[in-house]
Amino acid sequence: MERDLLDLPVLLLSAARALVDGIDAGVRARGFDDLRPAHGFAFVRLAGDGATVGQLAEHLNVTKQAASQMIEELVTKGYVTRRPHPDDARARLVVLTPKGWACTRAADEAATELLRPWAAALGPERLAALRADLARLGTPGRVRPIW
Amino acid sequence: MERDLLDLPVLLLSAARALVDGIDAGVRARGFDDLRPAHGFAFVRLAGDGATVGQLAEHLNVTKQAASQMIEELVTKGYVTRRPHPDDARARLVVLTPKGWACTRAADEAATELLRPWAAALGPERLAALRADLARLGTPGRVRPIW
DNA sequence: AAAGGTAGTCAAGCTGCTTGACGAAATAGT
DNA sequence: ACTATTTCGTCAAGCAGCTTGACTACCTTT
Repeated sequence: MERDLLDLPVLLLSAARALVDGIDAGVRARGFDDLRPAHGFAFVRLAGDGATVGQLAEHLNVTKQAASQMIEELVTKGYVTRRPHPDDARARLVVLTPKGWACTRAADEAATELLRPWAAALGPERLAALRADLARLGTPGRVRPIW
Repeated sequence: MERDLLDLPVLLLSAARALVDGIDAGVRARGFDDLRPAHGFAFVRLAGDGATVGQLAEHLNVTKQAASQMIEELVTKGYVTRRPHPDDARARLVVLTPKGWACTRAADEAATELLRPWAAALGPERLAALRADLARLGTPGRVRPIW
């Protein structure tokens, strides 16, 4: 059991990759073919009540400039809008447009479609155990690119 | 159970990220501080009997030029060597140097150190179940960056 | 009112990847 | 055996996504 621990990284990373690739493919298949997986991580943060550039930068673990640049791209493509921040005239609140929300729903559908058969094969108990075990290893919340 | 499927990507990616970051930190702590996680994925392929540039490129899902470039960097830093290929005078077999093997062992140690308490907390049965469940989702073998 | 800190953008540069083109060697066709 | 085609690896140039540095506008503290 000690030596075999080394196959776990491979299994985990393969599973993560399958997920990212599958969701990306599903999103593209639904017509949103001008986005990359990295954009999905931004959407996760924006999908609540929106976020400022700085908040998004922290979430993605990049500089404000990089985040600002990605937002500019998403604005151009029609997925998000910059609105004045209610409490701070310096800041700008970045929120999803209807198109942005549609894309988010598409990603959710793709993910569900991908995971449903898998979850069904596992069954509720193992699924619950898996959730607990994974949560013990990572620290959910900040979902962003790995390297 | 249907709606909750959407937290699984977050859990999986968080766990994967924790692993990659942890191993990277462990490798650096052991003195190999001039490598990035991406290099680790190359090492995985080279650690067998070595590989050609083309094989590594396919493993990493990049062009031959990009793989060749990374190899050049690893050669300069002393982790790998280019040897003539036994069966094909065009090809060159890239293999790990003693330093490369030492780094590989360091990565294994870091991974084991990271996973041991986690595995102990889970216990053998849940660990086995986790392995099986993860293997069902991804397709192990080609471990490479996700996006 | 003045001083310092913070939000966001503009500009320039770097790194890791890409596409394109090439010589050397293996393989296939005749 | 000889030519034609494919494959291995590299050189060269270009591009995309990030970085650091500098700056303005605005908030906060005293």
